[in-house]
Amino acid sequence: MTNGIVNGNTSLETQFASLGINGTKSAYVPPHMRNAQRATPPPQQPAGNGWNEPHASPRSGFEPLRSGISDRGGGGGRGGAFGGSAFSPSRSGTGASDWAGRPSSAGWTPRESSRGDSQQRDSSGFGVWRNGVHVVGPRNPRMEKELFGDPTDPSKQHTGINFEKYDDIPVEATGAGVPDPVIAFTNPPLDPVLLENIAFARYTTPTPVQKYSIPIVAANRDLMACAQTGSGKTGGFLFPIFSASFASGPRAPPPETPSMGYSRSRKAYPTALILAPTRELVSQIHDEARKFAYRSWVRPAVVYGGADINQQLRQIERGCDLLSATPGRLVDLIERGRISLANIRYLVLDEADRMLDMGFEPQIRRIVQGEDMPGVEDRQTLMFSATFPRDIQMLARDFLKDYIFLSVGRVGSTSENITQKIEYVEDNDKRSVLLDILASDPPGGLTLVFVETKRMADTLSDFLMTNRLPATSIHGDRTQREREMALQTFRTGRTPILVATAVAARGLDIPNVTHVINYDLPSDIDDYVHRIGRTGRAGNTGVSTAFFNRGNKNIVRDLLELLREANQEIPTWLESVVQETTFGSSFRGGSGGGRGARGGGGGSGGAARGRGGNRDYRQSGYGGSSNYGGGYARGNMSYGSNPSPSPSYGGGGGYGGGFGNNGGANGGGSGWW
DNA sequence: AAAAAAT
Repeated sequence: MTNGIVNGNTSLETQFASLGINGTKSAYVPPHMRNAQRATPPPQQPAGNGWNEPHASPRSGFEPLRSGISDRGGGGGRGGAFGGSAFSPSRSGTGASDWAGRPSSAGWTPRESSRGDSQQRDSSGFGVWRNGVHVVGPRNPRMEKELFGDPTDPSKQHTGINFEKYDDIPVEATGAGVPDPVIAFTNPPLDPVLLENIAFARYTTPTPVQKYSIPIVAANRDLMACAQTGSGKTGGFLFPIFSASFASGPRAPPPETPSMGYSRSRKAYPTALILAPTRELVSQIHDEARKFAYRSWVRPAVVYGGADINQQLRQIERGCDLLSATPGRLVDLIERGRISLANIRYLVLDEADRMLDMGFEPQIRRIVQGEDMPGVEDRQTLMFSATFPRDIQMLARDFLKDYIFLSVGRVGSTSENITQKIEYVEDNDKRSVLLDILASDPPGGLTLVFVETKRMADTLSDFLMTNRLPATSIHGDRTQREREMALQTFRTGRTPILVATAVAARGLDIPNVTHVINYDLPSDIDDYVHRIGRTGRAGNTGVSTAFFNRGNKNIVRDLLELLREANQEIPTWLESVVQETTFGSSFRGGSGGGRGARGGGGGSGGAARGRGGNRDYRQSGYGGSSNYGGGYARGNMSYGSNPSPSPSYGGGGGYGGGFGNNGGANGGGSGWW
């Protein structure tokens, strides 16, 4: 209660408050569907339109939609799988009115002149790339309202961002030739169209990660960034990618696959690919992307499992330049021959550590290395990860070239934005303690309750509802629609209590979460960090409460370390548990070891906490035993002028060089050697 | 052990 609520309801403190899963979702009409009902004459593109023409034509503003119009126009439809990204065609046919209401737009010359047919479709809001020029679409008030919200709509406002705190977030950029950070959204280096969209979205000042990532990406450099979503990293990669795309247009498509002859390929050739671990996350990214693509030639698309694939196929056909995807569905679509990665110019791996935790590595490697994606030298790759454990370093080694390493201080825990409380609660007492806590929470905020199992999520939310508390739940066994609905009612405050499993632990940006309760503590400290990071976002403050009992010994050591690091109050009983654990039977490892078997054979391994976990391991000077040490020491990963590092992996060192300032050995369990 | 993710 100390600082749980900073600005009350008006404080939408997250950088990207719009999850897009909002009240408009079922009414959402995909951009390409709007006003697209009128048949339009075939494209008038001159034959010699250049390499970009085949790319641009299928979904440029005035072009006929190849498919999916009539069968989608019926209104209602399936209502989409979830989110604003679900493309549920709720508006039926005949959008003639839109054309009438279309504002005259400066700088836009409708193409009547070039097409000899005055029948236009309202393309306002969409631009095209034609003849090597970015033809920016006219403004579209209705679309603006949908994308950017009403200025009075609190769920889309970003005015509550606590910028003072933002400036306290430490950022460290290392590597060869780090460009100077920008201090504002300005024309060079950002494209003017993007700047307008940023303004529409009411983002006024770049966050620390954006200040660095914008010039880094603009300088065509690869990037490895340790940052979390609340740091504004979505904009951190979307801004520079959009900006560059606006300026340079689509990439030259590959020569048509021989077997296809002249038949029109139904394959999409996205220019940018963003991979993220959960459906909600890609949806969230996509909804941001839609904002910044406004009026441009870039058509964002999104694919993920659990939703109707045919619908997604149709969406892709209408344009797929910047694709946000979960790995499984993307692989599926690649196998079906509907998506080619041959045109990829930008690759983003978001929440990379999480994706590896979830066992996506084979699919990711297949997507990046086993398909037709351009090689590391021929694309720009940006990796984002909250931590930088060894397996992520391996990925960075394979996917990135001479990258710049960006470490953004944790917005939450270590910057003391979150008041962390640990309470000793036996399992049997958890329910009643929870009720007490909920009763004493100040109204107006959102409370996120984490449990370990899907079943517990159901049980607990039922229990809360039985006690007349407005709760709902989200977990992987619920249908996509239910997940969606749960998030929506939570966000809007209709059910200000959300019981969640790990599905909601990372990345999701839900504004105004004032309290995170770890009803069940995770066994991995990284999960803990991510969970509490759902509050205190974007520089604001939040409260976290964890129920601890003897079943949570496995995390106690890391937890204590984290609390110390974050200058949190540490209950004395917790210290004694640590003593017990360290010198008791479960003691393992020598010098300060006892990190335990947590690292296991694979998984997140020791995503080191604090300083250790997000350092540029290429740097010498973090001490011989510094993070992840030599395990796969990368010989001379080029600082200075060596442009082509010749890494020598596997050499020397050895894993277990300690985890950052944990100072201890990895202890058992890594099974590395 | 559990969770997430393609069907």
